Amino acid sequence: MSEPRKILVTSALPYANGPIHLGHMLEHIQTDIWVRFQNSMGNMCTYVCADDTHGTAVMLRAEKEGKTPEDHIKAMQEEHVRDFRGFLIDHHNYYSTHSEENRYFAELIYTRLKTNGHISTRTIRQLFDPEKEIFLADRFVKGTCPKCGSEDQYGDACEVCSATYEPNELVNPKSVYTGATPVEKESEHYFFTLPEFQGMLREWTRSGTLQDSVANKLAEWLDAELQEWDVSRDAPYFGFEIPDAPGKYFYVWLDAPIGYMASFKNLCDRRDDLEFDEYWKKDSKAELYHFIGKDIINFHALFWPAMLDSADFRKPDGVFAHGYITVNGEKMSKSRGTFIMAKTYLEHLNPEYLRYYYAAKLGAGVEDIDLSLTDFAQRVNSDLVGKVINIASRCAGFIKKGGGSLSDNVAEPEMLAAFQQAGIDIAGAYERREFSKAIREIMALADRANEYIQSKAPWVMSKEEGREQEVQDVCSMGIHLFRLIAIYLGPVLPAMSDKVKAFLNVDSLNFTDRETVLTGHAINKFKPLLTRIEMTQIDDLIEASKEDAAAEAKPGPKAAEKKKAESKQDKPEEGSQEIEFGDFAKVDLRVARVIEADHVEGADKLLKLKLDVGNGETRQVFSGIKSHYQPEDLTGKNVVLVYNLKPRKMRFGVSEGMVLAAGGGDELWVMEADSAVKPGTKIS
RNA sequence: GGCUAUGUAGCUCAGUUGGUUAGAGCACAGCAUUCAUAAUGCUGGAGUCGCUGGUUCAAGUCCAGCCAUAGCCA
Repeated sequence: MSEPRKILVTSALPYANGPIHLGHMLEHIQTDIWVRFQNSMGNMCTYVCADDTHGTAVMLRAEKEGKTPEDHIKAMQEEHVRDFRGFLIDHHNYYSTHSEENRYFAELIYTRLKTNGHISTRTIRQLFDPEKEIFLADRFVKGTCPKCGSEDQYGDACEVCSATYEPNELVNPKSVYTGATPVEKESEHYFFTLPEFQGMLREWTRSGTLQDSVANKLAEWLDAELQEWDVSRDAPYFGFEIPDAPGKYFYVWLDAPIGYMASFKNLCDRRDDLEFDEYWKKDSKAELYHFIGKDIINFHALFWPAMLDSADFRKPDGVFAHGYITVNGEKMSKSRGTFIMAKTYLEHLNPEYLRYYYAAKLGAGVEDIDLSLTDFAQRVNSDLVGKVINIASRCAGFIKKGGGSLSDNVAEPEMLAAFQQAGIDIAGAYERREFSKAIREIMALADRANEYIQSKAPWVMSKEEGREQEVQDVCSMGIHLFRLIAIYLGPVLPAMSDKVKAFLNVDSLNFTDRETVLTGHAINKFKPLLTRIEMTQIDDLIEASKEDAAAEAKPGPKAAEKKKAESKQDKPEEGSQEIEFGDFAKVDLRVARVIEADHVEGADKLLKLKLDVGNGETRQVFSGIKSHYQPEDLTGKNVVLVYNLKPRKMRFGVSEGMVLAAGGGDELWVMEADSAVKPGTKIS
């Protein structure tokens, strides 16, 4: 056997601003399976992670909760650790970016960058909240889009027309903290001179470190011009102050990946068999891999290797991006109850179900993974309970009757050899992170094992005199096959693996054990290894998730500086929050009569309506109902208009109000008022 | 708008460098079996491989355009 590989693996650091949900779990389950597989193969694979604790969002969250940031991140970390443990994620260390080790490495790396001339400074003008005395990141300013006139848009891009711009270009900008009108203020910022690494990055991104599609994607930037990266933020900021730069702090994304080093260093200090330099020095022979979500590729495949390069550390051998989780084919949604927290899941279902299902669907690519809940239940039940566990379950009784020990004979040596041989392909699939392929092959083995037992029908033989040994041989063979399948599933199902060890009376079920055969070996009584999923459990989980979402009061601005890390999946979707009567009373609803309705040139979804709103006044309203209504269907109808909605400039003209409709998606009905009602009548 | 992906049976997905009648699991139907957590085995129906063109003796696979979906644009 070749020399064991020394491998260091990380999952992206969860942000200390919210709970772990099933999206996070995809990444940690993927990483954990890979790490367990490596160790099962006899390699020395270390897995570290940490909470990402810095930044404005954490600072404000703590402030809102009336805590210090330190107290807040400590509580968060405890929660995160508990959730990961619940899902059997075996981080060898789970640390924090708010640690002395991380401060040390952040300062060290920064100092080296600076010494190498890779830090430049220049003064930038930025919006500033004069009430709260804080600089405003793009997402903390809202106003009217300068391109299309849409209201209430973030400072970096318009969600309506997709224009991108600078926050100071917004019309009528407001701070999301205080509502104050921001002022422009100058500040000196520190920049990392990324363009100097263009050549290195071009080569590095194409050297097998990244998935092809990711490398293609990055080529967009690398073939164009890279920009310098702003790595400083002004006080007040929760983070590390930049050496020799009072009032300036490292941007959270500078010290976040350094957290991988800090966590590993912290572990090395407690372990005799791990040495930091062996893994991080420039010419390290150890392997380093980062598992991340596809949303944070830039940070890990551009900024991070460039920083490491300048600071004279080794670069990663691989950055592996995965896609997002959808539930029942759609984005996780709070109101639908599919925004599922790790904690809530664990209160209803066994973590290994999810580990198995994710594994069964994960490939090496960046495609999104759909958690289809009915498929989930069916697949887990039929694969794990119906096929795999059934093999042991149907053989164990006969073995017990025969004395409790496996036969000295191997009934089907060729079949056994084929099962052992299959381990090579399966290992290859795990290694390449093609877990779904590994699972397919394992399930094919389980099918073959069941076919074998079926064809031999030991229950028939057991009724015939003198065939006792044959029964033992066949059922022992079944157990041998089961054991191999359990070995192959071990990285995915560690808790079940432990139960199988107890059943088979063995100490280990590693890939390296697959050549041995338990002939003549005494085994223990079979106990159920896993129970089936009931659909009611899933229904309960969805219900509980809806309650979670409702309980989570969401006043105040959504802290969003870490939007890249938290991204869409964390975006609150309004459920049905209670409102005061006063809130409702603000909406002026009136009956309006459609005078004209027309198609809009160039618009896929819109119809242009001319409405009589009483007192001789008419309004022009654009309504996204083209897919369900023809203009002639609407003319002459009385509809419900939001009379006091702010006019909104759209590409095709100004829309002065909004027509109410029920439904959405496949079904949509415009709300109509009785034809007897006069246009302009108020609705209350 | 530009870019990166995805689109194959009711559902979830495989389909290697283009090569015979396009596969699996689940679900469904029938039969067998009853050792097993009603698990298992056998048989079967089911697909215009998003659409339209093109290259080729041959296209799910290559090329172009279009449509839909998702994401990215620091």
